[in-house]
Amino acid sequence: MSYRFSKKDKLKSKKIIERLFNEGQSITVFPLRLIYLKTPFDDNSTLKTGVSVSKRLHKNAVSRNRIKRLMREAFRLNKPNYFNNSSTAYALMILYISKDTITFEAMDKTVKKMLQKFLDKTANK
RNA sequence: CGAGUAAAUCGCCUUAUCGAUUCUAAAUUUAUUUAGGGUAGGAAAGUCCGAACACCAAAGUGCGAUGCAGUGGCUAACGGCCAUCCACCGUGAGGUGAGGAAAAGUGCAACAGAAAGAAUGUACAGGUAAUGCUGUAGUGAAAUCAGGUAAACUCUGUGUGGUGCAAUGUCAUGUAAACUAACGCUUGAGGGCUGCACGCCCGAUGUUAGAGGGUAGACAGCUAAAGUUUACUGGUAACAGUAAACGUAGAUAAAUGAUAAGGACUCUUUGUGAGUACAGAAUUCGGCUUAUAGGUUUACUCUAAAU
RNA sequence: GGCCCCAUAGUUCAAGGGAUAGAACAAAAGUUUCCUAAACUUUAGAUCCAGGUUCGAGUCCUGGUGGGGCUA
Repeated sequence: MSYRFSKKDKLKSKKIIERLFNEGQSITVFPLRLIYLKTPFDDNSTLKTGVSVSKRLHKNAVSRNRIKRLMREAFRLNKPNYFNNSSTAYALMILYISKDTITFEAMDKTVKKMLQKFLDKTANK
């Protein structure tokens, strides 16, 4: 798995997203929350990820966009270290649940922490 | 020099590394790789007007509803823009103005006041044959005059059919031309998303309702456009015409980014400091309105001083 | 994205352009009670914001802010 994060690595299907929110499990590492669900995909990819920021917490489109970009970037740079040899398919959704803005440094740290927690939890099963 | 007025314009830059999206070309493979190019604004915002475009089988008439309002022009169109008259504000450069009609009709005017459109009255003065006949005072935002008020109804002129790209068309997936009820088959059930009426059109493998099944995806629409810049000509101007050059985002849980270094500018408690506005395309244009750190340019006005 | 609607005390609602914006519940203080509740008396509290029209705007007009609904 590489540092790339292209169209097919993004979570797009409305159907899966709906199932994800209804049935998925979550891990919270403030100010992020990860929702995940074990599910197969039609195109045989093992991981699809989406990011989201609530319009209620961030009314301004510029700051909303910025947070989403930071989340995507941090996930992109860290994902090879955690998902390199995973065989089961997961759908992930990362939510930002704080009202404040954030720097890339803090985002990077939080994403690392969150993914480690995710690995621990899923490996135990 | 200082204080202003009007208009125009910019609104962080460079390099490196790692990415996103899209177009073109080539290669293999039929979804990837390689190379090259494009990739946020002046408001992309609010959705307040006007259009293009699409559908409503035709898109028609009347009533209703509603927008606009000195005069003339510009424009595809407009509630926009330009010019100009008038009124008000400012010493001035300039600014602001929903600025048609009260002699068609209906309504409204708290408190005060004799009296608010019905009629008449206090004090003083003047005047008459006589009388609120006249003036002043007094009340009030407004006081007798063809009164005021139309961002009250209304009238006049003029414009508007409705719905909006989640429009609309094609394909894929899935099944069910199934089931129940009502109505109806040319003597017409019902429908055509419109406030109402008329007219018109569709209509039998029919329509409506109930209960239920499937999809929530792809492609087209989608970006070359009433286009931008420069020069010349016409016009006071908005703008129009001609010529040349340019070829200018197209995503869909939604790309246009992240990090590092250097520079620029501003503030400053002078330090290896802090900060760099408002803000993110969603069918596309023309406007309006609102938000906006700071900088630059042009024209003009006023005050003081000097000449 | 598009199309609509609403905004008045802490809450739910009133108010033909005209006095000091009204009512109920809630709140606070007091009376009563050994204390609480109930009851009674009293008090405080609001027109989302900024302009305009008007002699005078909660009401009419314009712009903004916030909240809600519909739409394959």
